Amino acid sequence: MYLELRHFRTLRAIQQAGGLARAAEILNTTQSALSHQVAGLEDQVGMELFVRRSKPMRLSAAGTRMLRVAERILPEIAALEEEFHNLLSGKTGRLHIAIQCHACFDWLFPVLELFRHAWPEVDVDIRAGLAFDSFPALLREEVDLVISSNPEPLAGITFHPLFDYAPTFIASSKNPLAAKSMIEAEDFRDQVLITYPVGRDKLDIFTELLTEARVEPRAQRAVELTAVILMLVGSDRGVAVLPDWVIRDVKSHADYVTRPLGPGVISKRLYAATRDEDAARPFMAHFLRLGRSEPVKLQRA
Amino acid sequence: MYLELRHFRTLRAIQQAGGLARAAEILNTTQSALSHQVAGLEDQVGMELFVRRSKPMRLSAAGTRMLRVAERILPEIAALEEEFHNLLSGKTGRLHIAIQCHACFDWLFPVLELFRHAWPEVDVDIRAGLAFDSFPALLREEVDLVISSNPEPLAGITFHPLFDYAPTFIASSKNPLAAKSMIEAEDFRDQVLITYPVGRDKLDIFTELLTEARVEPRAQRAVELTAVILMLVGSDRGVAVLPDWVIRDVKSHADYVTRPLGPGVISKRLYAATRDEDAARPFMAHFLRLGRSEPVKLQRA
DNA sequence: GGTGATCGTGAATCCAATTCATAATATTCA
DNA sequence: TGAATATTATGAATTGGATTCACGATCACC
Repeated sequence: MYLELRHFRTLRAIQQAGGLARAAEILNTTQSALSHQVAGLEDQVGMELFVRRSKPMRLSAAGTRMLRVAERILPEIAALEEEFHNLLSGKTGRLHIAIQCHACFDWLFPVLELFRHAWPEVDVDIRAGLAFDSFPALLREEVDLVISSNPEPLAGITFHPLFDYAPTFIASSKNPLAAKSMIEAEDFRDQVLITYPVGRDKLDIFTELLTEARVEPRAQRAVELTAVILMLVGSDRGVAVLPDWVIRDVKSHADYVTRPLGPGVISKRLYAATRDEDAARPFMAHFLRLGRSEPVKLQRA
Repeated sequence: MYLELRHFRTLRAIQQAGGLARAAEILNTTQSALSHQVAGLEDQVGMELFVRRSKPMRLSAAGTRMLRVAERILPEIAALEEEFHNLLSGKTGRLHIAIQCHACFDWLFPVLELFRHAWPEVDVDIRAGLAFDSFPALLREEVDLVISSNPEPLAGITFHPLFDYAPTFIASSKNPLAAKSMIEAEDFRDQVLITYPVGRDKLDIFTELLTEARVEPRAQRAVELTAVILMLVGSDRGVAVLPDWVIRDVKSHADYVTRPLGPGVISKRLYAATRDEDAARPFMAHFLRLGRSEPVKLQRA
């Protein structure tokens, strides 16, 4: 039995129009076509779907059942088409974000909060997929945007600069390093370094300082949550390097000291990576705009 | 945008199989066909439904949405096909009953109660459609069975005898007619006759007695419910003629008298009318069997 | 019992989907 | 890296099912 949407559409049209001829007009076809089609359909299912004893033909019991299905299914199709139209016109879409930098939650949430209101139809999600390779996932459309501070020249991917930040050293005020006004690579040699559980190539402290200087900290400890890192640092179980926007919350706290890294001004730039073709989509452009301006505002607040 | 079920099936198959070639096997077609089909579909919707950067092609965001619809719709289609199979094999069906005789509720309910258990998949309903013409409705498949005591030779309709009953006179024991042992047509001339609100051609008392004798009762009052008729009769507001199975309940009651009609034994036969082709269907045959045996048992009980 | 509306039929036609053969491209593994 | 394998794309030819056209049959309604 090979049912097709055509059959359901015809059924509904005949029901609505109350006859083949009028149904044919609705469907932009001929009465004969429908007659043939219905006959074929009835062959398929092996039953009469219509009663022909009275002249404007009416649905039979079986036909009524099929109509019921038609009236459940066809609106779904219509909704899907509507959705596609919206996708094309840019009203709706999907914004699944992968963040390489764990701490980005801090500014991403407020940004998404704003975004949601402007684009309620867009399906927003954050995938903290630190485990998987973000850029291939981006190309495969598993995600639609990657927050990263390590732009790589990749075909099909565009990197949009968001804002700059300074990876900043933070330690307990009891830590000996609190005495220094600037922290250098060598200072980490006898420290326990607390980081997010990601590869060293994605940790600022390594890419910007330690790797080049070939300095290995006494120990490295991987911790998921920013709040936990701060807690551990506060009780001098280790030191950490975090973006300045995270530091802001504890800067004035007596338990902590924060120090710039050096020598030289170390500054990093955060990027949002999208597929080339997506960058122009209205909601995406809007998100990028928010991603540039809002975090800066937050920083000042 | 002209979506067809084919497209949804293809989408699902590709997703399940994880590739065109394997999907083609599932669908009993060729890889090329699917490639063309997908290309055509993407033209239709104006978007890529798949991402081809990696080789086993994956669904895009839009494709995922369409798949979601596919997975809601296709099971519905499958269920419908299943339902049709059951209809064909006779496991399921519809039994919408129209009753011309109002009093039939009395025996019909117990019968339907039994029937329900044997055929839980059959959609049972009673349409007390005294208003509409039952036999045309039967032919139009608005109902599937008509309970009637007036068989007419109609093309396409078969009348199955159920059981015999005697239209019986009932009156208050205070009524003068209580003195008579048999009630004749002339006796109604100065009586108020209480009947169901249907045409005289469907009322036994007229078809069997009064019409032929050209006797008009003093007045006729139409009442819907059997219980109300009995109540009115009990307080001598009128007399009635009801099937014996209704009478049974009040026969031994002191307020009422019941008398046979005459002269001669007046007996009627109740029929179940079905469309010719339906009579052979298993559940219908079962219902007819129950309709013949059960009321007789009830009568004796 | 005409008259108009409605549905069915069969042959011809058309179009869209499939097939076949092959190219293009990606993936894997030595 | 290069050969082998797997996967998708393409284009022309073919097929087959759906539609059209023209007509006949039937029903409904004055």
